[in-house]
Amino acid sequence: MLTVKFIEENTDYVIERLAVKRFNGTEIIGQILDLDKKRRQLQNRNDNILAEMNSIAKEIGILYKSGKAQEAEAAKQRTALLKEETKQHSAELDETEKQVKELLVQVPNLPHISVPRGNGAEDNETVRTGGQMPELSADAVPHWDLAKKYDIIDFELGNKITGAGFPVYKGKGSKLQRALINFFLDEGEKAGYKEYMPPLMVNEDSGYGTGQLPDKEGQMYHATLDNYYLIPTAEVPVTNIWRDVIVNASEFPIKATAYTPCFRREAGSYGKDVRGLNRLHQFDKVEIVQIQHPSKSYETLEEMVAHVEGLVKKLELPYRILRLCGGDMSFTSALTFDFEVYAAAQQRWLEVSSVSNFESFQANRLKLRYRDEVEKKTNLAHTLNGSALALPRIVAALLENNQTEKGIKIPAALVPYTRFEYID
RNA sequence: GGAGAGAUGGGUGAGUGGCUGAAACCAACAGUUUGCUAAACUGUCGUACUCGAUUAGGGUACCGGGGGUUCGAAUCCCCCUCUCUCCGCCA
Repeated sequence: MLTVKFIEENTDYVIERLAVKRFNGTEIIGQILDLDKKRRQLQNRNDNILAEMNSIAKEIGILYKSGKAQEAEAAKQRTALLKEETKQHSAELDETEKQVKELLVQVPNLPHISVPRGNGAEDNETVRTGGQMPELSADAVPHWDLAKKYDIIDFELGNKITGAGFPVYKGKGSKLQRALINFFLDEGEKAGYKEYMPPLMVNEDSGYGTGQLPDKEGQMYHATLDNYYLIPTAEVPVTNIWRDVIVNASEFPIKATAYTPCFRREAGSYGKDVRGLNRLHQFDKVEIVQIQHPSKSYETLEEMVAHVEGLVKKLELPYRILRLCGGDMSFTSALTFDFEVYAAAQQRWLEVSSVSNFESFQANRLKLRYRDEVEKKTNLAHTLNGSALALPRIVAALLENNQTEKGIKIPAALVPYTRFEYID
């Protein structure tokens, strides 16, 4: 959520940057500014009445104490009118505040100056590519066939127990999951991230804090009896650790990592996108989160991209890094780099990580502030996060790219974790 | 799930209708003093909105959350959430 103050001071700039995200802000920004002006006037008027009431109430107390009951009664009469008036004004003020907020949450974050214009995925900018494209034999097969061949992931069994998109990992398939999780967490720890193990269900406040509510409510599983939501990513519980918190600037950067399963309803997905491990309702992911001083958040973004790049390199996967264009960026992000790995049998690039700087957009909702050591004022912090990494598509690429006659070859960096070199 | 007790500022904790935005102590910050450290002393020390010149200085709201009673509520009443104790159930 942008702040009204920022919009007011940079109106033209805001409208111009929103256009890069293909969002026409002219009308809504005007409405916000008008309503906020009205809000200020209402508050001013109401505060004055409240101040008068407070002072009369004080007088009445003194009058009673000094035995002037009649004068006190007279003063009471005066407040009756004021009370009626303030009731109306308060209601109007609340309503106006609500309207401002309703409009404000509809405005996306401003894209960073480096974000290319564009409409969709085809306009994303490839920053760099790395890794070796594998050369597969003619009889190479996609990962869903390999999963069956080696009996390591059972999609049908998942269908029976739960439903589509909830696979059962078996034997070495299951051990591979554990190995990847531990590998990712260890790498995160080496890079200075503190490990957290958060709840997998969150309350409504947390959903609002990171912006899943109210917009993406339909994407989360909702336990209605207790009004809890299954997390779609560890970003939600981890970032909400700092909801309503004022940190000291000296604590920056705050670095957190967490492994959690993630639950997504993925309403509206279909076709080859959801085949095998390509898109699941439950999957495992290690997330990294940083909270940083606004002046340093872009350095931090680079650092996080480098961290994720290190992971895919160690896994020896062919990858590319994309700078998302305005049209393909998420609502909340100011700058996003996507990581894709190449799954050679499907001959498709699969997104495995998305690393973003949200600047103060998320922090404003979370009320996550820091105290400036010089000015002693509170300011909104910057938040960043990224997947490091999401498992299923990594597994898909590993299976497809590393298929050999001897079985699936495990990359060297992972062998200490799997304690086997081949899935056979 | 049942019964009872409770929720106050960064922490401990006082406060049962006006003199309380909130005592006291601790922590933190700034300064004074001692050769350094330590100690002592002095001062500062919640958040948000708002008026004002992004000054000085005012105003309003907030004592778990929401509503009510009253001229006036941290204090009284109702609902909700959470914590603790006992009972029940249980990995």
